[in-house]
Amino acid sequence: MQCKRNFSAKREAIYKILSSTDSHPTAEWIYENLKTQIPDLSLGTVYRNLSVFKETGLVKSVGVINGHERFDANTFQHSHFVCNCCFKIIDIPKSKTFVDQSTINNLENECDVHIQNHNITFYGLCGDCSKKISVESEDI
Amino acid sequence: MQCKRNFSAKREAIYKILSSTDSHPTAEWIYENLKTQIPDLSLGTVYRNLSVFKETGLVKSVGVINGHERFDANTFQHSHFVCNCCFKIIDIPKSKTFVDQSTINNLENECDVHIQNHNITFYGLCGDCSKKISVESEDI
DNA sequence: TCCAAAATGATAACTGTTCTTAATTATTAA
DNA sequence: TTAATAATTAAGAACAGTTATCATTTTGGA
Repeated sequence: MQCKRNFSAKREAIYKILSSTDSHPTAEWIYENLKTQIPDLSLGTVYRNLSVFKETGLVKSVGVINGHERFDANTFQHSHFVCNCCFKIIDIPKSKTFVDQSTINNLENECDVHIQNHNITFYGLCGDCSKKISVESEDI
Repeated sequence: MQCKRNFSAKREAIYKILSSTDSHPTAEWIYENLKTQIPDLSLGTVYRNLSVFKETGLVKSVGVINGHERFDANTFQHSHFVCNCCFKIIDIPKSKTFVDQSTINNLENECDVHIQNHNITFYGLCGDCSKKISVESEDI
């Protein structure tokens, strides 16, 4: 990010919409949702700024889910649940810590690696999809 | 997999090379490494069979690392370390269990989800890359 | 106001993966 | 064995998400 003081208007809008949602959106979603307010926004700008945010640590990638990279402006260490059906991503309450520092230290020695961060992702069916699937199976 | 009895020769070769390495390779790597033995192998066949293996649970995806999906024939629940520099993937000794069943049950209730599986990935620098980077900084 | 650096829109290019199609191979049934 | 059927394949086109290019515009400081 070479912009020294402030974000450009578009950069700010991209960060703002990302940090105001907990849906862990894709670049495309951000683009579509800003397009109404900023008609001359380009998808390339969204991608470009997301890269900038990732580099500076302002935004984290949740990973590539079903072919789309998902982003999160909440950079606190926390875990995610991913629905295998609708690909919704839900935050796991941040109180949950699964791996403590001493475990990480042990792992570093044992595996000869330097660990910078880690993430835990749970996969399964969200409440909505569970219901839908049980209704479908009644229909048969 | 509609083939009822045995794997076809190529399908078998793909599974064999994947289960004989712990490098968590890409489809491309499998293709390149089989090409010498099976000159008429096609990359599409590798992708197709990896999909078949994933569907039947014979093979798991480690996820998309640096734009390439990585595969693992070791389907036991285990964790991975990913090097942020060379993208090597190392298995974490399987004795390590970070999330127990009662924790999962609690999470399911708390978040209204049905958890099917989970994975833990550590990111950082592998031993080799750590050394390389410290040598580079000496040079400056 | 002027200038250099940064950011942008439009779109082409790239890349990993999936799909299509015609051909080949394996399996089944008679 | 032979014919019918099903599964698998190679080759390459198609696809989709993302990145790169480049001319233009915007920005912030002198």
